[in-house]
Formats: sequence, C-alpha cells, structure tokens
Amino acid sequence: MRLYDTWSRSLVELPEPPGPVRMYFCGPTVYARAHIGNARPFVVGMWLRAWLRANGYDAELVHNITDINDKIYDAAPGASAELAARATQWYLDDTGDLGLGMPDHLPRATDSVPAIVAFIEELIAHGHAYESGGDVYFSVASHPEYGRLSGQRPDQVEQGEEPTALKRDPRDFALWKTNKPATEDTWWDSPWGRGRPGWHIECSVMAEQIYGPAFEIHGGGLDLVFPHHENEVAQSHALGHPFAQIWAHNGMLRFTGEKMSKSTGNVATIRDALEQWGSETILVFFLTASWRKPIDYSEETMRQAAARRDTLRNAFTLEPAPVEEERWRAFVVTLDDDFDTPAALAVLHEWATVGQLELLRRGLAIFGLESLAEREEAPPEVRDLAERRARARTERDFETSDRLRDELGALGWEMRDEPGGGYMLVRRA
RNA sequence: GGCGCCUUGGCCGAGUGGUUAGGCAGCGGCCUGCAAAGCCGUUUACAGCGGUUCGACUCCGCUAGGCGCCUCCA
Repeated sequence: MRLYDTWSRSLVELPEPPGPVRMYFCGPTVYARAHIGNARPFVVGMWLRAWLRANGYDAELVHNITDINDKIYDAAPGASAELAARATQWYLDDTGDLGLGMPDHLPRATDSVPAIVAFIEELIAHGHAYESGGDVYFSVASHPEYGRLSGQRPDQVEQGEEPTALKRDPRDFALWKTNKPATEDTWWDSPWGRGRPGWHIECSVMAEQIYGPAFEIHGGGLDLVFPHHENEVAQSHALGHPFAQIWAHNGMLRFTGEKMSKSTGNVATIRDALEQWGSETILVFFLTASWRKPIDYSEETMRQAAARRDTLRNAFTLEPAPVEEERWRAFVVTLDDDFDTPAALAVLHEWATVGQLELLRRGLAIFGLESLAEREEAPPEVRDLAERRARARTERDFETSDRLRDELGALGWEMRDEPGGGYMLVRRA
C-alpha cells in the first residue's frame, strides 16, 4: 500500500504487513462542539486503521486532545478546565456516534506536562531553545532544516502582530508560556516558573510518549502543515529523533451551503450533522472525496450522499449472487493506491449492481457501514398494518390499501410489493 | 509579498497521450392497481489561449477563476 507524503511530496510505499503502522492524527482543541470538518482526520485515521488491520497490519492510532490552549481560556474565563473536560466529552460522544469505534489512545495535553517539561529541558540543553522572561522559545536558527515540511521560506513568513521582544528571532515559537494570572486559570510548575506548554510541543511529546522517537504516519488537516507540524518536526528532529516517516494531510472541508460560512461562525457541528443526516450518510459523504482533496459540505452534497446510502442499502433486498472472491481484488487495488475511497465506492456500487452482497457487506464494514447490510425486523404493529394492507390489495380495495401504506410511512416503514401478493418491509432512514 | 493546491457533463466525483469510472438528479421504457425498489436506455464533459505531438481532456507555458496556509484553525 502507498500513501501520499507531504514531507517527500510523493507516494510512499508502506512496509509489508504486519508493519507495524503506528499513526498519530492531530485531534481537536476542546473549547466548543467540534464542527463537521473536525471529523475528517478522525474518520480518515479510523478508516486507515481498519483497512490496514484487515490486511494483516499491526496498526495503531493515537488521536490527541488539546486541552490547554488560548481558545479555552477565552471561552471560559475562570473555568477553563471545566470547559475543556466538558468539550472533551462532547468530542468523544460525537465521534463515537459516527460508529467507527475509537482510537487506541486519546492522550490529553494536561496529562503530559511533566514529559513536556523534560522535552523542553533537553531542547535547551542542546542549544535549540532558550528561556526568556519565563517563556521558552525554540530557536529556529539552530535548526537549518526548518521549513522543509511546509516549503515556507523563513524570510518571507509574515510577521505576527504579537510583540516579539522576548524572542531572539521573530520566527522563533513558544515551547512554554509564562502564566498570565488575569486570563489564565490553569498553570503548571516548571524550571522557568508557573506556566503552560505551547501547542506544538504538546503533540511532539504525546506522540513520542506513546510510540517512542520514531513512528510511521503523522496525520492531520492540511491547515496544520504550517506552523504546527513544521514546528513539531523541528522539535523532534532537533533532538535527533526520526519522528514520523509519512506525513498524511487531509484536505479541508468547505462549508458551501448558503446558510453556512466559517467567517460568520455559522457552521454545522458533528452533532448537527448527526442529527440532520445520521452517521451513515456522513460516512458515505466522506467516502465520495479523496482524503487529500477538499470536500464541500452543503445541503445538496449531503442529500446526494443520503441517496447513495439508500442505493447501497437497497442492494441487500435483492437476491445475492454466488460469491466471486476474486472480485475483492478490485477493491484492494483502489485502497492500496493512496486510499482512493471514491474509486472504492465505485467498486461497492458495482458489487451492489451485480449482487455480490457478501463482498459488499465486507467492503462496507471497512468504512463502518456494515449497518447498511442489516435488515431491521418490523415491530408487531407494523406487521399488522402490512397484513391488513396486503389483504386490502388482494380484495382490490386500493383506497384502504393506499391509506394503510401512508400509515406505515408515518411509522417510518416502507412496504415494497412483490409479484404474487408478497411484500417486503423496509425501514426508512 | 511568500509557500502550496484546485478548475471534468445539471450536481458530486474517478481516470487515461489515441478504446470516455461510478453515483445522484433529469428524461423515456419495462415492472406495478398506483407507487416504491429493481432493470434497460438516454442526456454533444474535460476553464480559456498558445505550444509539443501523427494525435491532448491527459505533457509544457501563459491567462482567468476558486481555495488553504503564512506562529497557536482538523
């Protein structure tokens, strides 16, 4: 299997099974309900893990929770820890309801502070960082490789608006920030006084705490390439750690519906999407685009995803054809080639058309969509209505028949007539 | 100003130097009491302009439009 790697800007072949393939995908900063775009790295990470495991890999996924951050302080003055805890639970609930299971590890920044302090001390000892007024900064000039991941030219980087008096070089970034009592109600002790870690160092440390200094895949949104991942790789490489072999960056989700825009802050949360469309439609939606490309979230694109979901589910009401195991190969080819889910989806549709239901079920299961293969048993009152309608039809009392069909519809059930008076009851999503 | 990405038929989205994925929607038909589901058929696609080539949607250049990032947005 090969995957596109941002570092080398090329497709990189994964080692042969069983690997291992250790993956670290950047998770959310917990200060509010995560929006649907935040679900993409989670979904991609979980799908990759499932696919790798199905192919005999020893695959593992770490997804971190950033629970120390300015946004959290801003959102809940005086109660930031409580908000972070609550928002962490929201995220776990929301992603859990996607039905993909959970990553192997969900480390919190707040649990890693001693390790972060130790990592920073080592950077200082090696001359890659310096203390300044209670803050500690990474010295970009000490690391000539800086900028390689993102391709940014340090001399062209736009300067931030923050006063940089404490930095030796405006490009330097914070590893540790001294506590500001007026706005920050959490802090940790360190050799440089009370403070808190910077964002980038949290991820370097959490990844290495679990995997050690080298692992296979580091994932996250394309918007994190610079500065977040550039800084992570600088911190770890500066200490001679190999860190990630492959950098996998997922494309951004765009809100293109009329009612939504990120600038107005009016965006759908994962919870909103779950309530409006359900997990199956969300997963099919993510399947329709390559993981590296942008994907548009709108009423129209979601409606289409829902229609696709129905098409796939309807396949299971048909007579299955004898399993042709060799057809599985077509699916493997698509996913082993940079995890091309749109192509894989086309294969699933092909199987649906020709009645390869066992393969279809197995393929859907990779993406957490095995529920599409399940038929829900109708409750007694629904079966009773259906029987009455069947009788009315037999007696050619179509007025009663149509009325009963409407009643079934109101209960969320669809009655599909078959030749010879038989019928099938199908749950409408 | 810098780094990078994208532009395929009504919509979404693969793909290849010459044989045109897939889905949704639309239209016609079969089936049905009528539907639904399914099946069959169907709708002059590759932003524009140059160049390379026997031949480009596919390679190169330019233009236009869109998007991401530029120190704490997945």
